[in-house]
Amino acid sequence: MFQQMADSPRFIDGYLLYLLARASSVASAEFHEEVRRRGYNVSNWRVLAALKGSGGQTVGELATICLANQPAMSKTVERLVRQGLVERRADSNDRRRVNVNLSEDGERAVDELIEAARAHQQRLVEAIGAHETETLIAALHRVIERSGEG
Amino acid sequence: MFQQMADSPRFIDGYLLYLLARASSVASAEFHEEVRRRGYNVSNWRVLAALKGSGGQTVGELATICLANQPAMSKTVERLVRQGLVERRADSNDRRRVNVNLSEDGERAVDELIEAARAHQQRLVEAIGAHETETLIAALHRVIERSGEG
DNA sequence: TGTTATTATATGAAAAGGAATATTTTTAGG
DNA sequence: CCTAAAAATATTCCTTTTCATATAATAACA
Repeated sequence: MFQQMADSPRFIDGYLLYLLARASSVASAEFHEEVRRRGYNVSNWRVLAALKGSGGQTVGELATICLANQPAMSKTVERLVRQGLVERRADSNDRRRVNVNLSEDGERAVDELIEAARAHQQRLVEAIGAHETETLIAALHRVIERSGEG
Repeated sequence: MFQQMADSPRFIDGYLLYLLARASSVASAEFHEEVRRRGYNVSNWRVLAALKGSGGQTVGELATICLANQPAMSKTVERLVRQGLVERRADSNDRRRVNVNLSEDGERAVDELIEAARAHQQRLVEAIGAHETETLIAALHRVIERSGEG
C-alpha cells in the first residue's frame, strides 16, 4: 500500500510514532466500528471500560486513563450520566473530587461491550500469534514506562 | 499508577487495544506538545509529514495515511491551503481526484518539524533501547499486516 | 452510447474536542 | 485562624470531527 519510490523514502515510513499510531488505529478500527454499531462512540466505550472492575474513578483519573483531557472528560461523563450509564457524586473526603461509577444499566452495557472486545481480541491474537503478541505487549509496556509517564 | 486490587483486575489492564492506544498516546504526547508550541495541530502535522517526499497525495490517500476520515481530511487540506502550506489541484487524468502537494512554505515548515521529530525519535529510541526498538517495530508491522489492512 | 453504478471529494448540521479560565475546595505558611 | 497557593472539576468560546448526503466524474454494461 502507498506506493513509493525506493530512492525517495517518505519520512513517515521510518517514523516510529507514526508506526505506533497506525498500528493502534488499524488494530482498533474493526472493533470501534462494532462499538458504533452498538450505539456508542469510542470515548463512551473507553470510560465504561475504564470503570469496569475499578470500584469507581474520579474525572481526572478517567481523563488520564482514557487518554483524554480533563474538560473533555467532564463532558463525556456528563453525557454518560444523562444516558443513565454512570453515576456521579462528590467524594465525601475531598469535595473537589467527583467519583464516577457504573450504573446498573452501565454495568449491563459494558458487560456486552467487553464480551465483544474479548472476542475481537481473541481473533486478533490468533492472527498475530500468541508468542508475537507477548513480545508486542512487553515492548509496549517498555514504551510506556520509558516515555516519561511511569 | 492507577492503583488496583489484585483480586479484581480491571478489564483494560489486559486489553491489547488499550495498551496499543496508550503506548501511542504516551509516546507521542511530548512531541505533539512541541508541534502545538510551534503553532500547528496534530492533524496539520500529519498531513505535512505525509506529503514530505511523497510527490503528492490525493485527499483520500491522505485520509487513509493520516488516520482520518475523508470529510475531515477535505477540511484539513482546505485549512492548509488557506495557510499557504499546501497546494491543491485536480488530477488531470481523473478529475474527481484532487492532488495535494507541499508549497514552498510548506516544505520549509515541514522540514523544521521533521527535524524536531527526528530529534525526539532519537531520544525515544535511546530510552527504549535500539534492540528493543527493532523488536517493537517488527511487532507493530505484524499487527498492521494482520489487522486486515495489508 | 445511454443509463446505472461506482468512486472521489465537498458540504452542512450536529457532536465532540481543545484552550483558556472560572469556581470550589483543600492545603500550606505565617 | 487567615490568607495565599494549589488542586479538581466545570464552563465558555472556538475549532475540529463526524455523520449523512450532495455533487461531480468515471466505469460498466446492456
